[in-house]
Amino acid sequence: MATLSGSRPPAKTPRPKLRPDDGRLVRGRRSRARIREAARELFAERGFDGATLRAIAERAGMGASSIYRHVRSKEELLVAELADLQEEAWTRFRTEDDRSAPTRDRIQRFLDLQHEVLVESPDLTMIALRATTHTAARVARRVLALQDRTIGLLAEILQRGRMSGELSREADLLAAARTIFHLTQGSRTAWANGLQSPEACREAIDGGVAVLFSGLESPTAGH
Amino acid sequence: MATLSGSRPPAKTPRPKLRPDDGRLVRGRRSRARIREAARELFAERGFDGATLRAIAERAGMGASSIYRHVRSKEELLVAELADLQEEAWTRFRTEDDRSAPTRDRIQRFLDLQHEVLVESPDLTMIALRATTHTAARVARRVLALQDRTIGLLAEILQRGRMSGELSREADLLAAARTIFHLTQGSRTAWANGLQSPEACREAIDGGVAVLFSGLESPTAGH
DNA sequence: AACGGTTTGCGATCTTGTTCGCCTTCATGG
DNA sequence: CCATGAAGGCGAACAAGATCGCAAACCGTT
Repeated sequence: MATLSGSRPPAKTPRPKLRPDDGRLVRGRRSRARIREAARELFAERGFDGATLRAIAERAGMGASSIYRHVRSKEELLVAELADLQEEAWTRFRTEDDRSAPTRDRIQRFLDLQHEVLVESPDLTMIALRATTHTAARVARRVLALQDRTIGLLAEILQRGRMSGELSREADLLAAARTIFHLTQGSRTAWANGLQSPEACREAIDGGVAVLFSGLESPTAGH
Repeated sequence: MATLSGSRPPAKTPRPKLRPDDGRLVRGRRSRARIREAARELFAERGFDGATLRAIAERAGMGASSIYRHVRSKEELLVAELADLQEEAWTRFRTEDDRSAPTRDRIQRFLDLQHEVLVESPDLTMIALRATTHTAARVARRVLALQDRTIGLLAEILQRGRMSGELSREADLLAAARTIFHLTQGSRTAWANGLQSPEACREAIDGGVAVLFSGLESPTAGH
């Protein structure tokens, strides 16, 4: 269920025996929850850039600087959000996925779910993308990890298609998965900038996937 | 040669006859040039985020606020930079392009040039990408326009490939061009975050393009 | 030469994410 | 039962992009 900040494995380096949660940290956990709730609400109401940290803090019932006891940056709040949504989309896909269906359909379904989830808040996609442009930041790595996970799932689907003989044996499936993912990401950018309706965005993605499946080269041209 | 801010066509709407450049604006033009030079230098020295507006202003010999007489945001300075580089890459391509060469090679060459130009400053790609996440900003539109231009050029190349019979007649070439472009953009993000060498990035792009050309579907499977 | 309008420049100020130093709370251990 | 030390909180302050109102420079016109 992906905890907020870095998870805390019991041992890693000669850590001097981290004190177990003795109940004193309950207050802190509650604060974190309040912060996340306030952030989610305000992001929805005013968008990421419109949601001031001071406003979030106020709604969470604390001073602005206190937030930084629980979160290392404003973006981290949103990335936590995104991670949750992704998780939701993935589990939904896994539960209703028919592994024997045609690969094309499975990919389609995966992208549909992804789209459905992300289309509700342009901010999420956009700010996550923005986060990857702060090359020094921790959040950038986190977002890229999420992307890799998505790409991995796509590759998995394609892999099965190869095994069933639907897909060519020579094709580089990882490259294909990456291509599909980046295509979705890029198409959504145009949509989030108000240049496209969500449907047009979806169609752009589908178009790209279609070409990728059937290939550009003329079947007659003998390579 | 793409002027800095919005170009000034002599007439567009019932503009009350904009006074012609009477030489009074020379000072301004010189200032603009100084700003752009200072910005270019400082971006190269310290990167986009490291280059303070106040520092740029100082090097350009003026106060920080004065910059905003010539530029509407810091990002605009960088986008101007990017536009110039793109223009350079494109003209270089056009001059040395052999329109009768195999489509695959022409695409390859185009991407090579693009890569060569962009690989020198990770900042350019990154900040341009970041700009597209500020959905209200003018620069976002500008960057998206540049992207469209690139996609258009790719589509043009593909178009010729179809006419010569190399490429399938049914394939959606615009979708393909978009896919290629977004693939490059996405791959470069990983590189700019230090997760990949420039070569690995280039290979990732090539891999994606290869799959796109040959297609995923097994040739035996009869659609 | 005086006027009017426009471009350019400047310092003060605002905004907002983030850091800093200090204080309070509180379970633990001597 | 008090010292310890970590977790949480706070207001002040900082950094940097951006805005504002006012002043100077400048040009064509009267």
